[in-house]
Amino acid sequence: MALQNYNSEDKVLLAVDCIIFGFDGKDLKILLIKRDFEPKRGSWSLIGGFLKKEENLDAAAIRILHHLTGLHNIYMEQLYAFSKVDRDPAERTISVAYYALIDIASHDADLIQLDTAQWFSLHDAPDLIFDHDDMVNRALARLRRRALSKPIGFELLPTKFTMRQLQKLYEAILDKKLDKRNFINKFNSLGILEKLDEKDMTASRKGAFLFQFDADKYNAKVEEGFSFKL
Amino acid sequence: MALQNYNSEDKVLLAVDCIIFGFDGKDLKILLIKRDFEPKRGSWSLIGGFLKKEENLDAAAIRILHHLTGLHNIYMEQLYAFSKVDRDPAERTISVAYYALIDIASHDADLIQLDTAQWFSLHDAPDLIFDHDDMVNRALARLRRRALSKPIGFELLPTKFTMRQLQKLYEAILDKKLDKRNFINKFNSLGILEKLDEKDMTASRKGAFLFQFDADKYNAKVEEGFSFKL
DNA sequence: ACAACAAGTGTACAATGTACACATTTTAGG
DNA sequence: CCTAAAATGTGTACATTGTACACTTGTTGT
Repeated sequence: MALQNYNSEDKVLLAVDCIIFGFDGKDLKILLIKRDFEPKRGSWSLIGGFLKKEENLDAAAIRILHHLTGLHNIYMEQLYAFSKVDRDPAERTISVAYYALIDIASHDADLIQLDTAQWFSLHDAPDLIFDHDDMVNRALARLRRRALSKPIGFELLPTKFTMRQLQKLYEAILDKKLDKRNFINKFNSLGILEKLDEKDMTASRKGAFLFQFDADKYNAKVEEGFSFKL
Repeated sequence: MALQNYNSEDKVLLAVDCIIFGFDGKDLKILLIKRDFEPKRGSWSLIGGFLKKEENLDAAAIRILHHLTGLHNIYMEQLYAFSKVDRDPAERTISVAYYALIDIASHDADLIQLDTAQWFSLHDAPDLIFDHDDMVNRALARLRRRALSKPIGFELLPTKFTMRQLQKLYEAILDKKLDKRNFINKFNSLGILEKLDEKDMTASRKGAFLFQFDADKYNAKVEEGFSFKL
């Protein structure tokens, strides 16, 4: 902003890379692709692309995610701009990272077709190219904080879920065991879940009641000054 | 990342804009400059500049802050990348915002020389160009959260400060009155302040003891799993 | 010496967090 | 048909933390 004209300033490539988190009922996972082009052909990386002049970053992130995975209507949030000078050996590139949350089961159909993409548990994911490991670590830290202060966990679950699944999700995100009774009591006291009459019969003989997140009730409470704190 | 060569991709100008917060013992302020060039000559804006190819964003933010204000060794943190397509009418520009925290009194000498820059209380700051008001709002939200979870408030105070000053600072950041006894009790229970033998005699006849932030003690406690929560 | 002024200090109660164990429901299999 | 197996579902006592609240202390200018 300091100069009278912008012509003398450097222009750079602006990449968008996406950390896609998924949950399969047990583990927190990330979606990676195997690069079939140079540099670093054959290495694993996040999915990414470049910003076009006529779109903003959110739109670029949505476009890139959709183009490479077929996924629509996915929760995404801007994470951080990574700018180490030599981060991409091919050319000076700044990358703005976004993270996305999806329920793996609900999107299986879209994702099966991807033969270059693969889910990895966070524990046994391969090393990634460039600074992509930094991106994943920062995304994970953000996810952990957000999961405690915003009701974004539901993005990783089917619309209807059992309390057990919800608890397993939080255990996976926070990487620690939680107490069943305390977890359920706390969540119920928030008053943003609707208990359905349906039961999930797949995991036990007794069956477990299904719940769903009530976004209307949540928004109404937020209006009144409520804030989600787990 | 999806293409074999990068040549066909758009390049853009990457700006860095700085939200500079200061505290004068009473109000939380931001430092603004009056633009003396087009577009929007005469309007108030954040200080900013453009990323150069051979530096990363942190370095650019430091350089820009120093170049326009003379300030050194200032706490800065990357905030967010703003990318609305028409945000800068002159040219397609993405801006990565940083926010900085400084103690106004300690840096008076550096800042007096700036005749185009001026401190404004958040309450009566003018409208800013482009999306700079969005930037300030987002920075303020970040500052509020950070002030409760990291000991960054000290960046806005002199090295030695009274409990009263510290409380006033938090009241300014959070924009609400706090209870004196509860505030002091809570802060002392953190065990990261050192009480000095000196008193500040400027604000009362009795005088108020000075304290300073003990970064070593803080870091040691963090190692042991402590985390600052106000 | 006393009035004025900010500094400094503790307690009772409420709200929240945490640890913890057993009864219930259903069906697969003998 | 009866029983065993497996996961669901539920409450309480205690500890910790948060919150509301008022008076005494120390100093100096008049």
